[in-house]
Amino acid sequence: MNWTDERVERLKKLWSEGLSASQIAAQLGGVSRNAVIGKVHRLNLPGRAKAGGSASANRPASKRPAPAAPRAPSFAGRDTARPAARTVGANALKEDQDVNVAEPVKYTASGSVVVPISRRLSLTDLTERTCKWPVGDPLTDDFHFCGCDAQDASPYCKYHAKLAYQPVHERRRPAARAS
DNA sequence: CCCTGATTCGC
DNA sequence: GCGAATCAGG
Repeated sequence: MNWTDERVERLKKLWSEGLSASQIAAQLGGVSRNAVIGKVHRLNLPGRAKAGGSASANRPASKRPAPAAPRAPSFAGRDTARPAARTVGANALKEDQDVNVAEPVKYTASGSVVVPISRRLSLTDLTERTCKWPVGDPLTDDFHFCGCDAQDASPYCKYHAKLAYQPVHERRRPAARAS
């Protein structure tokens, strides 16, 4: 997978929207979060001043990592047969019969879900099981919804559920205590 | 453990 | 230029 202008633009946009590198990698597909971070730096995009971990800007050079470590072979350009991530086809999604599945969900070798790839659904394509997190500027025709598998009892997917405050329609009052 | 971004350096 | 390996941290 190479960095086409279109992909770079998408990267810039998502980064400026504050998405994490791994989320952006998921959206773009075919790249790791490291690749995204590396690209961000190469583009001289503003880093996350404070977010996440960082603060290692002053890391002493004497403690450099990676003397010369074995590397996984480069899989640039190919979505298939990546070692760390196998793709699971429509089986993983078969419950979502109302959803047009654009891309498969990815799993790590250990089987845990790593990447909810946005299905870029429009409003009318949302179902009870799709993530309703809005993406992009609503005033542009690029606006869409995440559309990933929603978490149980959540209108959002794994990632976006973390970002979302509890939606009003999901809030529950303390509920008269049964006792 | 999970995750985040930052950095280095072989390719 | 690319990105895995690694680091540093929440």
